[in-house]
Amino acid sequence: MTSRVESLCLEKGLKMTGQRRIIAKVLSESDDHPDAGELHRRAAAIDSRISLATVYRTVRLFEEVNVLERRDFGDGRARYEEATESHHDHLIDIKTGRVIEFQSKEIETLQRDVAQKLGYRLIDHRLELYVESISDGDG
Amino acid sequence: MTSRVESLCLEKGLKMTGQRRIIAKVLSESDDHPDAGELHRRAAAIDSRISLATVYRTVRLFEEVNVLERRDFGDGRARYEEATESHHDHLIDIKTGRVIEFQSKEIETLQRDVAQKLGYRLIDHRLELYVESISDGDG
DNA sequence: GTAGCTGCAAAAGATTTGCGACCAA
DNA sequence: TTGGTCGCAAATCTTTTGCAGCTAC
Repeated sequence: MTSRVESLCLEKGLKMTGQRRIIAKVLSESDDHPDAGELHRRAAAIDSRISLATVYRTVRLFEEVNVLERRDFGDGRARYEEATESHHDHLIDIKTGRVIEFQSKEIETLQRDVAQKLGYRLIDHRLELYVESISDGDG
Repeated sequence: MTSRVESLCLEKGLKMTGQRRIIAKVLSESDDHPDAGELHRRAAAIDSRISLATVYRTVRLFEEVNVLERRDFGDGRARYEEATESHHDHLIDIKTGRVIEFQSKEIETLQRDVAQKLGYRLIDHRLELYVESISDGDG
């Protein structure tokens, strides 16, 4: 009944409207990286009275309270995913568009080192690997 | 007289118009990461007859022939810089917006390993470090 | 010459916002 | 009750494009 994302929102003290509950549910059930239009489509399938403007307002709100993470894979629109405790990065198959999540403690350590060497403290980072399947290459 | 970027364009066999020569010059003299509007402003300072549409068409052309690299720092507009032989990544000071370029062979090796472990060949990547100066922190 | 380039202004696509009606706490 | 939220449509912002005239090769 109460979705994972909705619980998070309640913890943060957000007022939960019908629309927000639906968007929270859609996000909880998505394990891909939908954009605003796709979220709207999925939400509208549950309740067609929901507007795209509300989707935009809601994802912005959810992002501000760290319930949601905004991603930008360089195709001109933002994509969203549930925030996770453990950070992860993305590997994007340029042929199929498939997105795989991964973690690398080694890379993160090196990032911190690079920042420190230049006199900075690492606050956040973005890493995307654009790849091609080894089996369907030009070999 | 002939800018670095213009030489590159000639090597690639591009037809060089007055507008392209000016944009090439602006790019050659820029060591930051200007967006299309900023390029237009700098180009228009040399010859005010240049249009924003031409700037967009030109950066797209230059990018296609690998004279220019398009960057996306997540603020909704693309930024451009001269293509370099050696790859580099970016460190962005979130307080000042200053962008510093860096290289890390170690990180790139690890990226290749990550992709390979998941069954992919690394084609390209994007890495940005968002940082804060150590001296003006919250300490 | 002519294929390709340019400026202008309109179009397109993503996202934001003003406003009056509506609803959760 | 009432401040926050919603839907709608219009506005914004970045980037692209149709068209008629112009220019490099």
